[in-house]
Amino acid sequence: MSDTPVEKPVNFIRNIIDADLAENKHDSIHTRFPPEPNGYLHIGHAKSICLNFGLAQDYKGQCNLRFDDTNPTKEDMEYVESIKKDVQWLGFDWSGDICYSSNYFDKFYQYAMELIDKGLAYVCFLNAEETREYRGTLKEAGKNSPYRDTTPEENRALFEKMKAGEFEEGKCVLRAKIDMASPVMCMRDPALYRIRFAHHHQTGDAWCIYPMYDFAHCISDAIEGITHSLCTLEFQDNRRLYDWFLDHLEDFNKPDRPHQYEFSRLNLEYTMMSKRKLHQLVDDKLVEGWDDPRMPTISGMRRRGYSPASIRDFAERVGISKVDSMTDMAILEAAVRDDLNVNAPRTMGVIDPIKVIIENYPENGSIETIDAPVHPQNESMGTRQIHFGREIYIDRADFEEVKPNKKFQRLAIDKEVRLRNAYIINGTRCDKDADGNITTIYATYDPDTLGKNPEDGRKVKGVIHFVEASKAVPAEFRLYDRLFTVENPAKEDDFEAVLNPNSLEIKHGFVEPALTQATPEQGYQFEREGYFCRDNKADTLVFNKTVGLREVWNK
RNA sequence: UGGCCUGUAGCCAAGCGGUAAGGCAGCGGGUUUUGAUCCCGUCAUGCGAAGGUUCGAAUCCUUCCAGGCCAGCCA
Repeated sequence: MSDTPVEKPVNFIRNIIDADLAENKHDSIHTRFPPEPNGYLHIGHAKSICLNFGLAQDYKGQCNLRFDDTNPTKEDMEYVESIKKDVQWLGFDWSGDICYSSNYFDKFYQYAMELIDKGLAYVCFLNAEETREYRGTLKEAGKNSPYRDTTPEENRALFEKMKAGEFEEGKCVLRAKIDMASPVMCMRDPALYRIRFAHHHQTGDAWCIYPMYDFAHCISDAIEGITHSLCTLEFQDNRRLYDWFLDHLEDFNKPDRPHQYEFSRLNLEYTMMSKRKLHQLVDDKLVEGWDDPRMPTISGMRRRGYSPASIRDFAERVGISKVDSMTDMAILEAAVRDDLNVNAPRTMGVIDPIKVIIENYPENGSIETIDAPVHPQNESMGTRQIHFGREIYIDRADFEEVKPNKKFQRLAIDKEVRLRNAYIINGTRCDKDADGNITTIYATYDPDTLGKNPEDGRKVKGVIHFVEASKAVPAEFRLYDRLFTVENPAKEDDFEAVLNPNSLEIKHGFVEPALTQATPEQGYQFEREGYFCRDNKADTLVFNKTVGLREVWNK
């Protein structure tokens, strides 16, 4: 091992941090991951988690986990628990205690008062529709609210009444007084506070006014001493407001205050990252739940068999930039395969079984035990015991009655094949049912080919996997395909119409006996089939297919 | 002539005036008891387009084209 740290790929945010540190703008960096607890985290959040926590690690700084909980009508404790679990599972730890924007509700209120006193905020009684009309359009300036010139004294009293619950929901809002003609829409006197008589998962019924994102976020960052506030591209306009609030609040208008930088969110082919739409899939029961292995959620990917390391590696491979991009699924799959290829124990599972009777094997019911490597490229992983006998199962796809072409490397009548970790067999004949489906295959084996090639020098090209019949353990296999049939389902008017009807295929087959001990999240390679892990919910033996092996030969 | 942002290979992405990194995918070959892995080789006379500045431009300037985001009392 060398002690030079692994070089992380450069990106524009690292360049900014390097420059800030070089100028002594900050002594060290402090980032934050600020999810709203209104749904489960997905692979797009994982990108942000890896960025924020990863930066803190690499620069020996800090990273907070902060729940951005300013809208009690959409949030729930179920989500805060799942988010904590997912962040830890990904391998990250937050600095200090978990933060909540709601921790700062008192302070937000005081800062709102400061703006009111400075004549920079006012209570507006325009209703939602009127507010929209007054806002103008992208090309036309808005017009001032009739409540815009209320005195600070009156606004102070009005805002106190709002807090005291003396106005009904929707009656009024607190607004910043900025510029109704600004070309940046969010600067046209944005709302700071709205009235919501809603129970909050952290503050209970203490408040009936709740701050808006733009007001709360920058102040939360400033309070926590965040240096680099990283968010996605759609917040680029909001940066104007972010800076405006910090400019006008005495506590924060200082050189070392936080700055917001935006990077592009992750888009992955054949799936989507919209929390609202993922919510809909769950609510409409089109998937099993947030942790359905077909979902791009962290909990779904965990159940599917993705390791934390593979997700971190994926985040590193796609990088950070400001380009609105669509990432190829192959990059994700390559990341898991690279991890599992090194770390997954090898085993054999027959997904679509068909029985093979070895005609020249003793009929006395004896079976033999063979030591097979757990990993052919890594002896230190040891060996496991497999079995061989007169009756075995192979996969239906590994037999053709008549060898179809020269390239065919599997079993056929009068064609030899190597049984992985065991003997060479030769197909002799097969039984069929009335419909012509093959029911049993008969073969002979060469007893002198265990662990070695035939002495007579003949070459046997193909290798197929098998499980000895009497020791085989029944198992269910769940094979997954992309959730959607189109590259960018989020663009569809009705994304549910474009769901892949074949995204889940269930098969019943057999595995090696040792797999009854398999635990969820331990990835296995079923040789020649792909990577699987035991399902973390099923009571019986169920294996979820994480990803297949690369297959270049039939493309 | 509303504002902001972005265009480098099929996909992701470095590059910041000195002559196009890397990964994924692809292609060709070698090893192999997984059609896997591994190994070797190959893959942009070109950086959205056109002009210009310069000894020299993906990098600077001008114009144009394409795409994304913004009109929640959501985040």
